[in-house]
Order: sequence, then C-alpha cells, then structure tokens
Amino acid sequence: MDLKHLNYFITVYEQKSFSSAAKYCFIAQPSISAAVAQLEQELQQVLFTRHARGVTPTEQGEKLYPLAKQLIGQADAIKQTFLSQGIQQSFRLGVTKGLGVKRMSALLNDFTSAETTMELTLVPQHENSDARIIIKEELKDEEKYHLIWQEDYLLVLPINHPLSLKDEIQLTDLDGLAFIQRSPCNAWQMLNDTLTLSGIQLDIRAKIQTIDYALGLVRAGLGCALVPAHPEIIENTDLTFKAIDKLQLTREIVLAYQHTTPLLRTLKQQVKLISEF
Amino acid sequence: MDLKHLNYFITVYEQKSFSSAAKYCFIAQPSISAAVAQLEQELQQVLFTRHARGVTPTEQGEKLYPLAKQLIGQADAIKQTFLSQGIQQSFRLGVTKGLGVKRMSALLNDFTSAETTMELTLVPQHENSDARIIIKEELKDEEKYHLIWQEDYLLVLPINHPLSLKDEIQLTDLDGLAFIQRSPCNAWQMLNDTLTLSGIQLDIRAKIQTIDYALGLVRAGLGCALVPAHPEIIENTDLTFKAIDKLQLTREIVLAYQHTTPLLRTLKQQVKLISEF
DNA sequence: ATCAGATATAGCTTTTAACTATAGCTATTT
DNA sequence: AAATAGCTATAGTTAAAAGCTATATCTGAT
Repeated sequence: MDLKHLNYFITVYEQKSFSSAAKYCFIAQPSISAAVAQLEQELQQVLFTRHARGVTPTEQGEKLYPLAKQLIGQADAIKQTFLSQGIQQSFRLGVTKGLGVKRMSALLNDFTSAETTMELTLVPQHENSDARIIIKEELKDEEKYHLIWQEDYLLVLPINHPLSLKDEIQLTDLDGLAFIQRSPCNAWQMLNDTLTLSGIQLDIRAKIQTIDYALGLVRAGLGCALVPAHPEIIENTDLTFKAIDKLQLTREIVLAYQHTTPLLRTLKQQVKLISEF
Repeated sequence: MDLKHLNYFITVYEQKSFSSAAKYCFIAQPSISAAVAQLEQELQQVLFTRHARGVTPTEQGEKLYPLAKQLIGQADAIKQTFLSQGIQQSFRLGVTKGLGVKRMSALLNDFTSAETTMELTLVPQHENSDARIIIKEELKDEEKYHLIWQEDYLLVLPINHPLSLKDEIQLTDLDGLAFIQRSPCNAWQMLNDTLTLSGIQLDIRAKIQTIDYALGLVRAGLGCALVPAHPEIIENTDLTFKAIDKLQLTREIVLAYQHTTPLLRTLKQQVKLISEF
C-alpha cells in the first residue's frame, strides 16, 4: 500500500471528484484515476462509483476514508517527531501593506499547515526576505514572480453622492471632484497623468496613506477616493464602488522571489491553488 | 514517507546489517543503502552508525523503530480489513511424509504470515495441489522445482553397537548386519544395489514404514537402519549416526510446481531464504 | 439533440528504483 | 605488517512506475 495513493484517495474523497483532486494534488487527472484504480485493485474493492458529475464513495470507500486519514496522520506525526527536533527551517516573507487581512491570512494558514516544521516570519516588503508578496510594479529586476490576485482600482463614493446614481462614470465626471489622495498608490500616478492630459483637475481635500483611512474619510463625506477593490473592501455596503469608464486601473499582486527553495516550492503551490479557483 | 522504505528500515534494524536486510527483502544491497539514506534525508536524522561488521541503530533509529513497526502494522491491518472480506485465496500444498515437523512448520509459518489472507491446506503429496514439497525423485515430468533442503542418509545405530566406536564405516562392515528396512525409501534401492554388487548381504530383521518407528526399533536394539539425517532426527542423542564411507546417499527436498501464481511466488521466496542461510 | 463537465484510455516521457560492478573501509587472521 | 573477508558507499546502467498530453466516452442538464 502506497501512502501517496492513500493521500490521493483522501483528496478524491473530500473533493468528491477525480479532476478536482488532481488540481489539489498538482498532478494530472489520469494519474488520480490510475492511483485510485491501483488501490481498488490492491484492496479488491470498488471505492467510488463514477458518474457524470464526479464520484461518490461506495460503502467500502466510506470505510477506508477514516482509516486512511488516520494512517496518513500517523505517518506525518512520525515525520514531525524527527523534523521538529532538528533545525526549524525559517522563512521570511515580505508583505506589502493593504492587501487585505482575510485572504492573506488564509494563504498563510495553508502555507504553515503544509509546512508544519517551518517558522514563518512576516517582514515589511523592503527588508531582507526569502520571498515577497507585492504589487507587480514593486518587482526588482532580479526577481521572478507568480500572479496571486488581480484587482481593479475602483472609485469609492459616499452612498449619497450624486455620482453613485450613474451607471457609468466618465472621466469628465471627475472634474472638480472632491478627492482624497492616497499615496503611495500605483494607480494614482496613472490616473493623474490621464486627467492632466484631458485637462481635468481634481479637488484634493486630503493626502493620507492607508486604505482604511481613505474609506473612513469617504464615509465621512469628505470626498471620493481610488482604492483597489479586493473582496474585503467591497464588503463595505455603506460605500459605493464604481469603475471609471475607459480607464482600466489594475493592480497585480504577485509572489516575488529570487531563489527557489523547498519551502518556496510549497508556497508557490499554495499560490497556484488560489489563482486557479 | 514511503512505506516500502520504512519496511526496509525495519528489516535493517532487525538484522543489524544492510546486506542481510537486502537478502531478506529480495533486493540488492545498494537499494537498501539508498532507501535508508533517503529516510535519513527526509527525517534529517542519522538512523544507523555504519561500521565494518554491519550497523547499529542510533538513538534516533531506536526511536523510529517502534513507530515504523506500528505504522506498517496499521497499514497491513487496513489492507486485511478489505481483503479478508473478499474471496479467501486458497492454496493446496502437497507434502511428503517424514520431512521433519519443526523445520516444515517454520516454513509454513513464514508462508502464512507473509500471505495473511490465504487459506492454506496441506494434502498428501499425490493429491491435486498447487505445489508440492517432495523428494526430488518424486518429481513429475511437467514439474519445475527449487531446492529447499539437502540431507545425507546416515546409518543409525544403538549407542552401544560395536560399529559406533569406529570413526568410518566401510561397506564391508555391513555384511551380516542386523538391519531394519524402511520402505518406501529412495536410498534403500541404491544401497541394496551397491551391496548386491559387492556380494554383501544384510540381515533384514524388520520391514516398516515410518522413520520414527525405525528409530524406535534401533533404540530397542533390534538392528541398524538408514535414515535421512535432518536436524530433528540428529537431535536424538540416544542414538549414533554414521556416514557410510564411499557411499553418498543424499536426498534433495524440493518445492515442485507447474504454474506460477502470486501465492506461489511468495512461497518460492520463503524457500529461497531457507536455502540461502 | 446538443453541450458541458466528468472519467477512462492510449501513447509517450520523465522519474524513480532497481541491478551490477567496484571502490573503500575496518576488524580479523596469517 | 600484510592479506583477507565482510561490510557499506558510489557510479553507471536498465527497467518499471508514475507522470503528462491528447482524446475518446459517458451522462446529466440545457
């Protein structure tokens, strides 16, 4: 009996699908098929009934699942018994501010549970680190990267603002608009250039740094602002978010690194899962 | 962590030697080296200290052994949970009488514990069977075979018999000797031919079948006999065993079979272990 | 009836785990 | 002290296993 196959079996059971399990295991779908078939052969039992919408475990599959889970757990425990004695591998991850706590902690949680013997340290993005989660524009020349999230910059307005009634916001609507400038902000430069070219001028009411501060000021009716629209921000139902027509302001959040290490490999896999679903 | 590697580790631990473990696992010695090295790499621990007379487990090796043993046991248990539900595979083994109970049951014990889901039936050698353990002369034409044990026929005498004082027994010493004939016996025919050619005649006092009966009669002083000298027989210290000079009477006990099946493969491996040590 | 989404199959490539041969080490024997 | 025997490690090769891509096939839903 092969632990690798049992692991595949477990994922299939939890996903109720071969193809989905394949993605989670970072292998091709036929490989999952083969592994399960081999287990079924070895145990002389059919473990899943296959149908057009995935698979459902048979009675035997149901019986195997807790046993397999336990066995894998025990194997992991053995491994950790020895690894935790040794040098805790440390990993320093640089993180840009303002990426949203929830999704970031979800990612880091996956990472730390996949690498239980690792000691993860979060550092500001410019400090020395093994990898960085940053906006694409912040990439250094020597760094390679993988896309994690992509999100548009949206105009955020108080819900009672006149513009919130419009379906589409045009560039010209921005002329003379009360605006809260948040810097540093990658989109700001681009927006400002575009506006200058069109002869449109904003009415800057405040210059601040954090997104949360900006949202607070908008909520207070001080003006509008431009913010990256990630899930955690859009949740604010007491604010209105609008795209600006003909102006695509996007930020790409990437995993940046220079050297590949085993730990980084794991992190890259977690990132891959995020960007694929 | 690979269960196969853990199994190798267990065997090395029990054998206290890589090369011996290799034989027990039916693989080459470098493969054991590689497997252990890989485990050591994965656990970041040295498991054995290597020296010129084999290996001794390190503290970490000692710690791993019971854990590994338990894990393997659990994996086996899972397999058997499912296999025992299915069809018990049956295996009929034909066995010639008089091969010695102890070594035979040791062999069968190894066999049944290697194939826990098998239902083993012992049958007389001429009945229909999947394989037979017989004297080489009993082989059928279609059968292939592997040697299991080889043993000489020795003359067995009461301890107080005059011949028991001699270092070497010559053919001529047998002339007129009180003798217990055991038949059927493969060596008897050959001995008889040789004696006839030399003009030597035995004094047949009894014709019986089993070895134990013959030993009893010899013990009782009725005469001498010719018996295959396997360990269990030589154990009788109240009897004297002597080779007959210039007369090599040998019997080869072989595993005979016609068709190879998975179960037979296991049995052949067990047999191989016996004949190699 | 078609389509979308899922698993199975075929053929090929890469990786892994074996093997053989041999080097290198060390305790024992000559 | 040198030779030997018995181990494990290393190098290089071969064969089996596990992976991939492309595609066929099936089935429930549109």
